[in-house]
Amino acid sequence: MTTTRRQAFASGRALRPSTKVLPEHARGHNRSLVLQTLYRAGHQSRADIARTTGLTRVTVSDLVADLIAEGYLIETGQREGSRPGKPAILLDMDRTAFQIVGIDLSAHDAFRGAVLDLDGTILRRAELAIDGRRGADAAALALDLTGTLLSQTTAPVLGIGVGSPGVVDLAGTVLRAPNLGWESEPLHDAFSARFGLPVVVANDANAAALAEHGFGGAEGDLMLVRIGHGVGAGLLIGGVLLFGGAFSAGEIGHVVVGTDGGDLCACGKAGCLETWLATPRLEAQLSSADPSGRIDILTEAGKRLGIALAPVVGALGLSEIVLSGPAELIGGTFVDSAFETIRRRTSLELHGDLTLRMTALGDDIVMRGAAVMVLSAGLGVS
Amino acid sequence: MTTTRRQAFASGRALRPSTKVLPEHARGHNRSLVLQTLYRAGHQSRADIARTTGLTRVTVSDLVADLIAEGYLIETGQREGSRPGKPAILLDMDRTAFQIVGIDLSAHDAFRGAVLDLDGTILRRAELAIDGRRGADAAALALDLTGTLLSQTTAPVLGIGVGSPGVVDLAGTVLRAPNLGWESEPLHDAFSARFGLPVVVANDANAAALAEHGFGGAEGDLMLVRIGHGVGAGLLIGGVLLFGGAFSAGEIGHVVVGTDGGDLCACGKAGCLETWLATPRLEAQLSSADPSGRIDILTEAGKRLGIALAPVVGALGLSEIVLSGPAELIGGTFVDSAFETIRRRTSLELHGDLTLRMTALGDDIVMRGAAVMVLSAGLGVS
DNA sequence: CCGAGTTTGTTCGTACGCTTTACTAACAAA
DNA sequence: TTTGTTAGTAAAGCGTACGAACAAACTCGG
Repeated sequence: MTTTRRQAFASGRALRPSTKVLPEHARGHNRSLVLQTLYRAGHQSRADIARTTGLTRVTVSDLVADLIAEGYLIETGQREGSRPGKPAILLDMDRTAFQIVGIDLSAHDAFRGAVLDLDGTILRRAELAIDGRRGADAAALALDLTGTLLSQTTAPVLGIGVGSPGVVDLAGTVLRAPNLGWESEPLHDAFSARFGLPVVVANDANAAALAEHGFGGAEGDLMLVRIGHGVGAGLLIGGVLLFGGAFSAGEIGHVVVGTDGGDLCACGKAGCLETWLATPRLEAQLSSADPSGRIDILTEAGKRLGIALAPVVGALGLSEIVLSGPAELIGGTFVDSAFETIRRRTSLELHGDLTLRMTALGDDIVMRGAAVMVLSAGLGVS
Repeated sequence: MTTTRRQAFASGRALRPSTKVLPEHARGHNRSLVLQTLYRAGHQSRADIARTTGLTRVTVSDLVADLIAEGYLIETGQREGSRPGKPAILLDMDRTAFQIVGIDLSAHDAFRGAVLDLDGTILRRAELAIDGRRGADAAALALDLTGTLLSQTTAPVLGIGVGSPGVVDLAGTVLRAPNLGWESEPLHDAFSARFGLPVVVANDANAAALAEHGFGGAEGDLMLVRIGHGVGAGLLIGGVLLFGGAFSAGEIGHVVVGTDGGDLCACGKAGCLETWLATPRLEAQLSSADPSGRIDILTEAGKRLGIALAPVVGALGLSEIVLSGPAELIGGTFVDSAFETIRRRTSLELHGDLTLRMTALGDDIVMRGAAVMVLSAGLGVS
């Protein structure tokens, strides 16, 4: 009743209206805040958490009590060292209390998956060859792989994360994945119905981007480019995935690069990014080239990626681009060439801080990204 | 104490942790929700608002009481028509109760400004020639223009919105605006100190993008490209501005377009987007061309814009691009050529719904965008 | 005309979340 | 032992939203 206009002005800036917010939502948010603090920093006292979150010690104690009761947190003993005052009781996430199943459906020859702990450490792996399966058969294979992994878990499962090729909507339905013959394949519902666990499904490049954010040390804005049989990207803006209209964000494989022609692509256009970068074509070119020819080929391919990305870098003010794909192809000359091309085609002064690098997460990036999705959806942690 | 894991899972998805959230923040959010509902739909009863927001009638009544007391809402009489039940008391925003000052510093010859009502209708205009002023002189001129407009307001002023060229940070400091000789010019602080009113400062293209979102009917994801003496863009993703690293998002003027050379740019590179599109160059080319030559020139310029935007469209899954600039140059052939180029250089099937059009807001777009910023910051409305 | 049914908006009591204040516990330093 | 500091808890209070119940005001059918 006594809200002043000034207060309203200040608070209006913070939140933009979409749906109603109740106090219990605030509670859930603050709960995640506590978890997040411990997830990242580890081994903090209630008072420490209160200081870093801005919540009072009382509130933190209350939230921590809940989280301990639910098994997410444990007290790990008193803080070492001699300081005045009552010694602090350290808390940490119980990183072994729950496990996550991460599934990667993006390889062209096999479905791969893993059991991970809450830190994203891979505890077990499994793999099933696709052998040309498509449609419902492919979906069944993915479910089987997941069942196998679930039977190998040794702790309650927080959820199942799936990184799928193609276009995936927010409900976890694969709208279109030509290689697997999927159209409107309701992966989320199939997994959920079969296993009765929380399930998160996303595009493989998006999952990879989340992995790089969660485990690879990337912050804020990030573009992750996956180069394999196709070329796709995932964009993270302010830590949030970008989906775009019709969930088609990141579909850069069939963007025409340059104004000097190029090979004809399966899509009908000439000079698509995939005609320059897709690994089967790169390998074919490289197999019939001498060492210096190899460098030329990789330099040219990297240059083409740079030409395609330069406008995106400029438009988004991107400062971090990460590549995922076969390191032997794109790890050296290719990356350097792409970086140099972007640098030469954009305003230098605007982003002296642009970085372009290979991911350090290797081939596990999608599975680990799938784990990040589960952590994020389940605990609000990443 | 009795929060179940299931509830936590659901709530974790909705909000991602950044800072603590208190019940009063939720209140502010719901408050904006009520305002937003009335701002858009107008003439609704408390019960109507309750239905559309999901809040209860009780809560809505409480919020409305606050907002009436503060002068934002008024009761406009009973609903017409005969229906069973107690007649509804209609509410509306008091769109004349407050005014907004919007300032556009982006034109190369003059600073322009206006007094607007809460609907974004322009009530008064003012303009001051720049006459080559730079640095502190230019800032003083902007303040004078604002002072003049403030003296012409006929209602309490909700705030001052400023659209400035160059790179603007979140604190409203113009980090770099070469044309005005500004480097780290603290516009927000200067306006705030002089007038003691809420002030919002943003890049002109960003302001324009917000105008298109607020008044031009654009939804969700939007890229607004401003073409004038320079070329810049503003990106709205999910209704939120994209800033990028070093606040450099949208700086596409000096991205090299194509792989076939181009004119040398003032920045030192060859073939920058501005060398193809900047209006002085376009006008110079057009002045010495016959009618069919004019079409060729505009077609080529549009094509270059399309070449630059195609990768951005693909990467972001953009579905709406709006152009702002001199309609006589870029309104016809140019737009068509740009659209056709993008369509030909991206995956057709992914965005049959791509639209590329001129803004309908004309030269007032930045001032009206500045008003949107004030509305958004002040009331959470847009 | 009157009662039944409907819709609106308010009042009252309740549940929840976080804060402030005040307390106890446990330590170091003088 | 005294003083001061820090950690964690308990109690009380305030703000926010909700459900239940109600009065007001209308339509409609008999």
